[in-house]
Amino acid sequence: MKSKLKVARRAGRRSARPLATATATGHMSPGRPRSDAAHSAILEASIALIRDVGFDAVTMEGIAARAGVGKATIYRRWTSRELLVAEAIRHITQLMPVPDTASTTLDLHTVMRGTLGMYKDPASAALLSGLVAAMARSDVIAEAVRSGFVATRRGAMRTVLERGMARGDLRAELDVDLAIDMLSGPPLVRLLVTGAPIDERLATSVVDMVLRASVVESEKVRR
Amino acid sequence: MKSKLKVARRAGRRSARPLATATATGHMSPGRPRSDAAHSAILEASIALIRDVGFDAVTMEGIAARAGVGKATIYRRWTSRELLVAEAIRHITQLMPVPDTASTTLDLHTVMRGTLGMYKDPASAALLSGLVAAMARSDVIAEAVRSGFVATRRGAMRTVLERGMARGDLRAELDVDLAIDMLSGPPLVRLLVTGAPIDERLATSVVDMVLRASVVESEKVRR
DNA sequence: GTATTACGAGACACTTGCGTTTCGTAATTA
DNA sequence: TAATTACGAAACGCAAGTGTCTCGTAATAC
Repeated sequence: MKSKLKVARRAGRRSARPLATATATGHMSPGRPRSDAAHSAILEASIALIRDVGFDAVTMEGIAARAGVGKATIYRRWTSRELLVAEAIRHITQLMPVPDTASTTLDLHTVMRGTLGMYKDPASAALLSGLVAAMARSDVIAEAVRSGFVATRRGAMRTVLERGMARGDLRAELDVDLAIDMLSGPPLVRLLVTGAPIDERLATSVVDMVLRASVVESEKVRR
Repeated sequence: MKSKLKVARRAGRRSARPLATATATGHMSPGRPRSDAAHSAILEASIALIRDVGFDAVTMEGIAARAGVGKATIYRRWTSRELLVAEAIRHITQLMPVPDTASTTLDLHTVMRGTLGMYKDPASAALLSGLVAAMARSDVIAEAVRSGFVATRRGAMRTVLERGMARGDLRAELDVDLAIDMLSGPPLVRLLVTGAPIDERLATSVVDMVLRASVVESEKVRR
């Protein structure tokens, strides 16, 4: 893993497009430009360490070693571990596709299965609980996780639920935020508290419960 | 706080009933018996520190200082921070009253309000998130929290739900564990992830949602 | 009283991570 | 080519916590 990153960094460096030395006026400062390969390696090493040893055991020395860079290279870019980790989190946040079929039920199942897929993967699950721990310790990190990771996933659920309401599948008075909490709560409880299995069956039954509580009364007979 | 513990310890010591020196045969070992006041002070200091600085920042030196004892007194009793904290958690776990009115709805509201009362108190909330972080780091601690804290609260919910099912208020096929997850999930999501308010309204609407999904169909009209 | 164990306090050597600095080297501008 | 900046590696002094040990004192059994 460490060597893989190193290879990527070295390969990237040859075609590295300097960013940090570009000034506002467009011309370049003299001197060797900062390596964006090193930049990425540091961010990725941070994430890998949160996953492997937990946020509190992540040290600047550990990140440097894992990324294959000197500590000075890190301190040149970030003044604190907090800011570094916050950027690392933004770095891995990716967009989530929002399913759009004719069926609210199917859409919900799809978005739920996608989220639970992450919970089921041990590496991702470890990262998740590491992030939760980090959020409790730092407002900056909490904000980064909320505006990235969390917003993406909750946004997908929100879209599906609101579409269902517009369609008339779900009650007009449904509290969407609460519904999202009820969809995402049980997996979180199992991941962090009870250790109960997080599987396909959970996805199905959680969606089932939420739908049961959310459909308009007249639709209830279709169940 | 520190001084308060100290007073309690000193007062307790005068009438201390030695425990640790009592052997299996009933007679006492010679020498000064271990102070159970110091024992309690150490356990309580551990909990206070988890609450105040988070599990990972809890040190043996910090515990000793806060409890007003020497480090040797701690190491004489526990071989690791993990075991100490696990016992501290068992030490604070208390029984939870299970409401028993004629109404399943009211019982659920009561048990839910009791749980959320803890989430609302900043000190308790900090302790909760500290415990969650500790669980992720140590299996021994996870087991202690699950068999104490968690079992107590989930047990109360289970009793209420199963009584509701026996009464015919709730569907016979209701997945009780899932229902408990859905009751306890949203507060946990808000505490650890979104930071959204945890208030009376949440207790009401969560119970409302779960009941909506759990009542037998014929009862639905009574809503 | 004597022997024995625990007590709080703190010294101890050891380890780990901090953030800085100093190497020799590499990459870029002018 | 000369000037400048970044690079990885490693050493630096510093701070904090580890677990052990040694004080002088306190509390118990015999």
